[in-house]
Amino acid sequence: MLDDGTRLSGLIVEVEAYLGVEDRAAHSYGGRRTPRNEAMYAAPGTAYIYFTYGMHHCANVVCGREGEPVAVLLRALEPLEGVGAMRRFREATRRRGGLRDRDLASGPGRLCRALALDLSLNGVDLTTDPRLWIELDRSRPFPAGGLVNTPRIGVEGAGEPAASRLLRWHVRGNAHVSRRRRGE
DNA sequence: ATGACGATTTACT
DNA sequence: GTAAATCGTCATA
Repeated sequence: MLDDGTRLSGLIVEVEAYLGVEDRAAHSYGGRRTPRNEAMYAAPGTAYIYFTYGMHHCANVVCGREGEPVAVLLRALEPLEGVGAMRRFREATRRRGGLRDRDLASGPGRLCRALALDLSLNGVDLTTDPRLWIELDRSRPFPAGGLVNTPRIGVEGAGEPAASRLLRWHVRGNAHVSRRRRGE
């Protein structure tokens, strides 16, 4: 929700899990606890948003018990409400235009840009904050094709076995999933 | 104080 | 396909 009351929403179509102190690909690996990743140790339902590569934000939902740094990275949305506003946020950082709907939030950095998520929302309670929340839409049927389960993206540097663990899920056949790999 | 690097994206060859 | 963009964070000294 923007300050002016505009609703920006979408169906979550791609996520990855980062599992606590033993997951070498996670910011919390080895019990690392710093000002940046402090939100990972907060109560479940907390937003963990961080800045990376000098220009992008990534948004997570904390899922572990308080003190247990488990989080789910939101990697892609199928835009539903506020598509025009999302497009404006996204185009503000590109030279060339021509953005298709499927490119608005098809990646963790793109998703944050489309929803205007930044560090000001790091650590907020997703169950009470009026600006950012998650809903279960019971009127929407579960995707007919189900989910696809694969290794996570961009964690090759973490080495094995972390890099090969099947901790990424996306809606099968959904056009709004980030696509860097062939055959998905 | 310094330096290497990142849960990425974009543009260019 | 490859490389640039771009800077806060964290480990090392």
